[in-house]
Amino acid sequence: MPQDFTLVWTRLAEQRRRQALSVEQIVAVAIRLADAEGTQALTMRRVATEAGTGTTSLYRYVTNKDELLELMVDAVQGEREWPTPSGDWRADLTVVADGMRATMLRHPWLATELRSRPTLGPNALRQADFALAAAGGATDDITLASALLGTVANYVHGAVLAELSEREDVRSTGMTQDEWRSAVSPYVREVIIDSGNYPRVARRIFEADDLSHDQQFAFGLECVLAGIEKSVAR
Amino acid sequence: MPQDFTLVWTRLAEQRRRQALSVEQIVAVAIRLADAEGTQALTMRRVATEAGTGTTSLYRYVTNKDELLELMVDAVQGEREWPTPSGDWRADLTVVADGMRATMLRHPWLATELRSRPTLGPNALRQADFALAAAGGATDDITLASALLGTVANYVHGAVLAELSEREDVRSTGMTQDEWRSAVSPYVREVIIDSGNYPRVARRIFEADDLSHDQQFAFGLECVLAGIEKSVAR
DNA sequence: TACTAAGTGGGTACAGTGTTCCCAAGACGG
DNA sequence: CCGTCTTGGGAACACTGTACCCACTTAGTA
Repeated sequence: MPQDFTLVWTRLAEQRRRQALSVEQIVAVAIRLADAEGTQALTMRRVATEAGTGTTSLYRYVTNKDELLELMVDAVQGEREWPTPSGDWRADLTVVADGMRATMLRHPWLATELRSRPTLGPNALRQADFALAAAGGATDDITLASALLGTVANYVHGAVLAELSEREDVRSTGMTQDEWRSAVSPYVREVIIDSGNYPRVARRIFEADDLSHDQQFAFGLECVLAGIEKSVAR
Repeated sequence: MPQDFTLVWTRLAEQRRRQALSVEQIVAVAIRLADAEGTQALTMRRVATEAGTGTTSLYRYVTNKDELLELMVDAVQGEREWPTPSGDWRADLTVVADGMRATMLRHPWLATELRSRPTLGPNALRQADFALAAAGGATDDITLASALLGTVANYVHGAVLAELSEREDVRSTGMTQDEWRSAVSPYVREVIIDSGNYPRVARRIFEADDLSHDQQFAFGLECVLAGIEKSVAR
């Protein structure tokens, strides 16, 4: 356990002698780069080049690549303005969920970079505060409120991850979903359909309609909220 | 769009001339390594050493590290035996959810490695078939069944990710959750509590009880299932 | 049985990665 | 105006995935 443990956020407040750059600039550059070209393009060298500085100079502003990512995560969560809670907890939690999803979709690297230990940055805290306010509309029991908020957050996280990794697959394989399906269809026909080993998978492939991601997300969120309503009404 | 596109699973069936190793052995070694030392220790060189072979020899069995991961994902999903669906869809979906969670907890790298395009390996297909059977107990509409299954899967994925990344944080920082809390408590006191900017976060920190991961997971799953029940009963 | 072709194991090498170590140059307090 | 501290940033290191190549073993054929 390191004794010289200092949080990023305290160090941010300290002002420094001179600055050719600022942490904010670096973070902004990194976000722009990751948005445009994905996580794999986010190297310290690329960030430095994009920021017009030397690679190792970045380490004057940021101790780690991990720390840079932590700053990026918080910065991005500050893009959204949260309204004052309406008091209708279902509507408020929907705002939270939609907002989280929108942010993660806008910054495709965010979902995979989210860690559990709550980011203690100002923006993440503001979001957490609004989310807790929304959940607080459903119950006064703060333990229950934070449990049900966790449920919503977990669902949103999982749903967005599924949505994003489909996108990511399209990018990495260079095939759209339909192209991929037709490419694997001979294998699918032989192994899944003709073998008869996976009857419901087969039926699913043939008969199920594809919901759009919006529909799938809304359906799942509706389930979660309905379940919460029931567990709160007790 | 590559024309020479061949699935891993077809290539696996082809038998080869001689084999000092087998794909199965390599995959098993890789899984053991990743389980024990985490994703960051999973390098081709380590796998090769552990398997007692040269690094580049692995590429005779596996075209990519990504492909190795895909094989690992499927292999791990074959550890669990699925029962025959009981017909009680709530119980069956609970079995699915608990099983997915248990597998992901046993292999901490799995959750972050899951991709959306369904793994077409035999084990993943068997799991999907059971899961669809479970969901099919709730409704005959296959589109609805697969939507609600997706909701469960998304929730489970998100919940386990939260659970795992907490563990991962403990490993990477070398501090337990409690140690970390007391380490950041001065900052928390100043920025969150005393500033008064985040009243519900403050209240949460002081008053909320910590649910165990089992409790949190069960609570969330209960919400999801209750919501599904309502959306199906319509 | 001898020869050829193909497939296998694996060393070397390369382009990149995050990060540490240094040093020169500039900014600040006295 | 000087000495000290802080910056910017180049060189270098340990490490990654993997393409290329070569010697060698095997399988099939003459």
